[in-house]
Amino acid sequence: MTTMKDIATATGVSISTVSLVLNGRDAGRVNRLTAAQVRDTAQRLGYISNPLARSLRTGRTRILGFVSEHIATTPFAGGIILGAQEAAIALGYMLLTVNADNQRAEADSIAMLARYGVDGVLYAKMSNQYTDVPQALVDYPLVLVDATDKQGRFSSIEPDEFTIGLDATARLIAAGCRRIAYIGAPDTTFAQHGRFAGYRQALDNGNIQFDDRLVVNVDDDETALRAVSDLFDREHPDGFFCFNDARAWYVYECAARRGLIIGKDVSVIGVDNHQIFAQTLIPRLTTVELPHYEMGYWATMKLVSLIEGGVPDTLVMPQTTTPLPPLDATVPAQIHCALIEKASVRA
Amino acid sequence: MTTMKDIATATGVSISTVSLVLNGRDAGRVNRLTAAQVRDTAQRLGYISNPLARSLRTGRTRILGFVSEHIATTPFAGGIILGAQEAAIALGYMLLTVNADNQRAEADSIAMLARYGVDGVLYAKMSNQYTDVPQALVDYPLVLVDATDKQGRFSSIEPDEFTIGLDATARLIAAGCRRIAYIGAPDTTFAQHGRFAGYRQALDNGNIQFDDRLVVNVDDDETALRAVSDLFDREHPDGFFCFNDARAWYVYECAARRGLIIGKDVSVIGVDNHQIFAQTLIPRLTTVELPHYEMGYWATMKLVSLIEGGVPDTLVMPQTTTPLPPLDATVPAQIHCALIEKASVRA
DNA sequence: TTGAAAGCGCTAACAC
DNA sequence: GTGTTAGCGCTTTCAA
Repeated sequence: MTTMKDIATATGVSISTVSLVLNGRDAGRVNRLTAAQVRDTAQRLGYISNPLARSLRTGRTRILGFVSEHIATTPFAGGIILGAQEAAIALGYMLLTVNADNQRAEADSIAMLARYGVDGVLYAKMSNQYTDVPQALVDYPLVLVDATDKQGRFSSIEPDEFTIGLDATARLIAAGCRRIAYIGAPDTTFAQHGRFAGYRQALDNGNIQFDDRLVVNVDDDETALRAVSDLFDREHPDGFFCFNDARAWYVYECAARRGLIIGKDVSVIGVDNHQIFAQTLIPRLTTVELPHYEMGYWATMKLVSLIEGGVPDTLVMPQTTTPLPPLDATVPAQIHCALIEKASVRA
Repeated sequence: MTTMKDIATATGVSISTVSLVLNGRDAGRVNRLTAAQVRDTAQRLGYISNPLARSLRTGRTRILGFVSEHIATTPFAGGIILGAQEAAIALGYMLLTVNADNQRAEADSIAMLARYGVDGVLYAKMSNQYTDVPQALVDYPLVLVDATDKQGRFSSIEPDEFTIGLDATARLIAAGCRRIAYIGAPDTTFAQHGRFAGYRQALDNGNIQFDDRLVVNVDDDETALRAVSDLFDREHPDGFFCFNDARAWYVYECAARRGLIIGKDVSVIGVDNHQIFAQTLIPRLTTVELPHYEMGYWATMKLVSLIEGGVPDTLVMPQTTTPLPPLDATVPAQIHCALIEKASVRA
């Protein structure tokens, strides 16, 4: 393993000079030629810096903790991690992903982060909800991902639930639907409020009278299928906005049993919470993909800017979503979902 | 932050003594009383060891790299990570999960692992397949997860594909099925061979004549639905073994369109590769859950034993799978899938 | 049974 | 412009 010492002796300069050069702090302090030579031998010797040694000295580790329940058991957390990881790497940080499935795991994980001296923490939930940040984390720079701080102390990056409902419903209207059902979740579900409000707003915008007989808010269990089935036969909707993929599934099944083709006889838009539809290649459902990758990316940039006081503007979030295809009830598509940032009260 | 120095001064001993005690290397070298005092102050001062400093000194980091494509974009990788993480923590290691979605990401990730000086590497694939281990990794202690080393140089932990096919088919037979279809994948798919062989063996065992008209090996695209549909109408199978969840979906859809109830009119067992069925609460499919958690756990123990030369026997893999419920065509269930370990040739 | 001292690779204050 | 020096927190000889 090549160290700065090796480079120093090989080049015939001191270690400090090497350190200065290799950290890019040589502007006007080190001779241009010397600097070039140092960089040259570093290259030649295949030097890679030792972040442990640096951290020991500086007290900063350039490691970010990623704390998440269901980190691993649910698929969609993955997109967040991926985005966070890529942003972290782009900014010269590492991501230490730890599990917080339960109280004990969370405590263990947080202890681990403390041992490794992370510079900041991303705290992610498996779906947007009011969240209590563990006491052991409140002293770290911290950003919530897909969650809202109950006490408003920390910033968070979340999907724009209202816009999700608005866009999806508007799209159904634009596709010619007039009797649009809302298959929602219980009121205790955080995202339900925003999405439902968006749904109603879109109806208003489209001059369609809201009809509460077209709304069912179902739990994710056996009763759901019956409720959706009843709605089907009672109201004969021509379009469905589904709170998530599990609910879209019920619509899918009901339609199949009635010989109806989705995307032809009825239009269905579901929020693809678990990315199930994206993975099974069901070709007929229109889905709203939650911008997990972008959430992770943005949250990480936010966190690093908290830590360092600003990140370079040159770092823009890569576009991973495709532009909207033309509107047509028979054409499935993915809808890009917007993000919002809630600033922390104390920020 | 409390350091060993703090403890030393507070107790009135030297740092070396503190180090000895706190690392449990004080048997017969340090006075029992002194040792107790040291432990006491450590406790009182809330000492947590600094792994960075230790690593700098020892040259070993107790960090394991977890390299995976689709680390984040597919759900089922999650189970592996979770298992690996818990095993790692139990053994006093950290897991550094990095992404290898593409060549560039993989190269970057591996460079990252090198910088952080990982003690070993887990190399995981998104589904069992012949795999080339990147040249940059061959010098690390390394274990493959859900993958087979093309050159037989490394050990691997994989699902027992043959047993999956055998058990699932045997179960269908035990449930009374006689015309059992095999909805498989193209021959290029690694797991296809073992599962198909298991299917045939189970038929043999049950004295059922193999009939190749009951077999379709489909790609995961639009043609698949038609192929399954044809099979349905042509052969009228009473049972289905599906290579994975995507294929089970096609059967599910075909059945729905024919008014057939799964678990009543036809029996379907699918390998729940993407854990889709586990998550959508479809109540009627029997699934074979791939033991992702166990794979991750076992692979990590294997890796650590490679690094350290043996792990304590006391560390057993936690049981996460439920025992088999009684056989009955109308009762959905999960089947526990066995693991196998392929020893490396050079081991 | 204990302590002094060297050093892992690096940074940063300060001298020259 | 460049080098000297003192550590970051820890482990590990070696001497006492």
